[in-house]
Amino acid sequence: MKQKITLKNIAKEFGVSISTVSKALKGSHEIGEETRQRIQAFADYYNYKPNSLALQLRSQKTSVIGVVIPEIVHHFFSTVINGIEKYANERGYNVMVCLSNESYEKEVSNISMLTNGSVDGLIISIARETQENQIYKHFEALLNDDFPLVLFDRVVDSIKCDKVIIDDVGGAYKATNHLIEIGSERIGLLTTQDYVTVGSLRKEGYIKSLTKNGIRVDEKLIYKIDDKRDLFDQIKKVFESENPPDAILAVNEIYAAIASKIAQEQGYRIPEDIAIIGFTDGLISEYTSPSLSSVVQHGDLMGKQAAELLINRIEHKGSDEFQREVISPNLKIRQSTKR
Amino acid sequence: MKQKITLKNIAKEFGVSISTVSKALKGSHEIGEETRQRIQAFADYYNYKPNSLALQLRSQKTSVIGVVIPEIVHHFFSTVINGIEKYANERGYNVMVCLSNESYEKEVSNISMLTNGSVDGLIISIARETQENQIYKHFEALLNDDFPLVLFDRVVDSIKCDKVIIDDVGGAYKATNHLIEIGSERIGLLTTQDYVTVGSLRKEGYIKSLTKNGIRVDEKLIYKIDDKRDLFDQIKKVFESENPPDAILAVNEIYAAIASKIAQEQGYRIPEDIAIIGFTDGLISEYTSPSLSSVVQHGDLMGKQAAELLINRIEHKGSDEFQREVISPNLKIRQSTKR
DNA sequence: CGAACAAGCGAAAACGTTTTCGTGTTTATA
DNA sequence: TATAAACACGAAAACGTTTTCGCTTGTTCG
Repeated sequence: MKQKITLKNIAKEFGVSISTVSKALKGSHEIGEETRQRIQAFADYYNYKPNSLALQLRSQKTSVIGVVIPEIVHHFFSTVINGIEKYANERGYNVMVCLSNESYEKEVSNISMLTNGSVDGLIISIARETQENQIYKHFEALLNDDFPLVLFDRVVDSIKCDKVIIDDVGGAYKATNHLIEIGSERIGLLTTQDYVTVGSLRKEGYIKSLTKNGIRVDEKLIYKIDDKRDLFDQIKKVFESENPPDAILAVNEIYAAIASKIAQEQGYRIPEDIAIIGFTDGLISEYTSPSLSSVVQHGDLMGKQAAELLINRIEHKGSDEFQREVISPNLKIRQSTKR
Repeated sequence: MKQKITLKNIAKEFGVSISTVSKALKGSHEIGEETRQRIQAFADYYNYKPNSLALQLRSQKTSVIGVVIPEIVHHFFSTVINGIEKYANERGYNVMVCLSNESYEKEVSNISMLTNGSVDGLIISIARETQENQIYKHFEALLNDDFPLVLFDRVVDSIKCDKVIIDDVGGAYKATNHLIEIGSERIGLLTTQDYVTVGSLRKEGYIKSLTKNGIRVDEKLIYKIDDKRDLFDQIKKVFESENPPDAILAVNEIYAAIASKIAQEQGYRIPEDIAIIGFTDGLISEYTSPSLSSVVQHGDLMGKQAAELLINRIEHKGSDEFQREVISPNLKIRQSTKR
C-alpha cells in the first residue's frame, strides 16, 4: 500500500499548519479564499479522504453496526441482512457481519470482538447452542453497559432489550386455518426439537387453530425433526404410518420441500391427496414443483425494523423504554394448497 | 452507553501513569509483580478491553476486510461470504459486507467508503451495471494506491489484481458432455444477455462441447434470457417451438428450476423426455422435484481462496505477482439427468 | 493618532493506545 | 564506601483528525 495522504502531508506541502488545512477543506470562513482554493485543489488532485479511524476515535462513534447471526447461507437470514444493510446505509451506517455458526462460544467471542469499540450497536439472532444451554450472561454484560442491542427472531424474554420478532403463533395459526379451510382433516406438523423457540411457538399456533376449529390434537401427527440427523429418513416416516395426514404444516421450507418430494415419489398428488404449506418464503417454495404455499416472514422488513430500533437507540431518538415489535406474517398461497 | 473503561481511568485509580497500566496488562517484566496483579485484577473486574479504534489507528491496521457484492440474497454469494468469513476469522480478520445491488454508483460509493481507512483490503464481485458500462476507473484508482484487492467470479481482464474465478467454460463443457452422454441430441441453452461475462463463458463451453462431439450448433436452441423481464414468459417459449430440445443446460439454478416446472406442467417427463442441468448448486436444485443436476461452483472454496489471497497480500506473505486462481466446478448428478 | 475590530492563521488538547527512552531508587559487588 | 547493575516506573511521541482559543497583522473609525 502506498502512503496515504494526510492533513500533515498537505500542511507540509503548503507550509501551513494542520489546522489550517483541516479548516480549509471544511470550507471554514476562517481561511483566506486563495489559500482555501489552493489546498482544496491539491486535496482533490490527490484524492484526499479523511482517515475514518481518526474521525471515529475522536468522535467516539464508528457509524458501524454489528450483526451476529447463526448462519448466512439461509434465505431468511440473508433477507434480514439485506434489510438491515439497506436501512442502515440510508442513515449513514455500515454493517459488519459475524457468524456464530450456531455455536455459543463463537457468539460470545464475536460479541466481545465487536464491542471493543468497533461498532456502535449490535443486532443479534441467538445461536441454537446458546438457546439450548440457556446461558445469557454475555447479553447481560452488554445491557449492564447500556450497550445498544437489538435481538431479532430468536429472542429470549429474560434479556431486556429491543426486540423484533415475527408472530410465529399467528403465522402457524393462519396457515393451519388455511389448511382446514381447503378441507384438510388430518393435518401433520413437521417441527423442530422443543428447545428451538420458533419451533414450539409455531406448534402452539398449530394447536390453537385445531382447537378453535374443534379438531382433536393428535400427537401422532406431530413430528419433531432432529436437524442433526438425516432429514429424508425422518420425514419419510410421515408417509409410512398406517393413517397418513392429508395436509402438512412445516416449520421451514426445507422440511416442506422434502415432504413434497417424498410425497410425489410415493405417488401422492399435491394438493389433491396432500396439501403442504411451509414457513420461510424462499426460492425453493417459489420455484419447486409444485410451488409451495408458505408463511412469509418478511425478513427484509424485520431487518429494517431492527436497524431502525438500533440506530434510534444509538442516537437517542426513540423511546427510552425497550420496544418489542411484532411482525405479522401472511400467507403466500401457491399450488401446493390450491384445491 | 456507559463510560467505557480506559487505561487513563485505571491509571488515575491507582495513581500511576498510563504507560505503567499498559505494560502491566501486557504482562511486562518492567512492572513490579504486586502492582501488576493489582492492576490486572482491577481490569479483569471491570472487564477492560483495549479500544480497538485506538489500536487500529496506532498500528495502521484494522484487521478487517471489506466485501462488496452485487446482492446477498443469492445462494452463491452467501456461500462465498461464508467461506470468506470462516477463513478470515482463522487469520484474525473480521468481515465488513457491503452490497452494490448491481448498481455502479453504489459500488463506487461502497469502495470509497471502505478505503478511507476502515479496511485493510477488499474482495469484490463486480456489479452488473458496471460490467454493462465497462467503467472501471474506481478499480484503477485502488490499484494506483497498491490497495490490496481481490476480484472473484465476475472479473475483468483489464484490472490487474488477484482474482479467483471458476472455470465457467469447463463447467459448461462438462455439463454439456454429460447431457450428450445420456443420449441428448438437441440441447438447449438458457443463458443471459451477452454482456454478462459468466453467461458468455458458459455459452462458450456449451459450443465447445457440441463441436467436439460433432453436433451442429443451432442458434435457435440458444435462449438469451433478460433478467429484467418475466422469466416464466421467456422460458415458456422454449417449449413452444415446433421442435423443442430434449435437454437443457441453464446458466443458473433459477432458470433450471423454472424450466423444470414448465416442462412438468406441459406434460414432459424429466429426465425421460427432457433432461435438465443448471449452474449453481443451491437449495432449489437439491430439494425440488425432481432434484436437479447441477454444476457445483464451490462458493465456499472461492471465498476461502479469495480471502487467502487478500490476506497474504495484506501481510506480504504471498508472491508479489498477481495470482489468478481457477476453481474447477464439478457435476452433481441428480434425478433430472439420470436416464 | 490610538483604539477597536476583523481577517487569517497557528498551537495545543483530545480521542486511547503502544513503545522508546529516560530517571530515580534500591540492591549487590568490589 | 563507592559504583555498577537491576528494578520500577514516568514522559512523550506517534497514529490522523477536529476544534477552541489565542496571536499577528492590517484596516477602520472616532
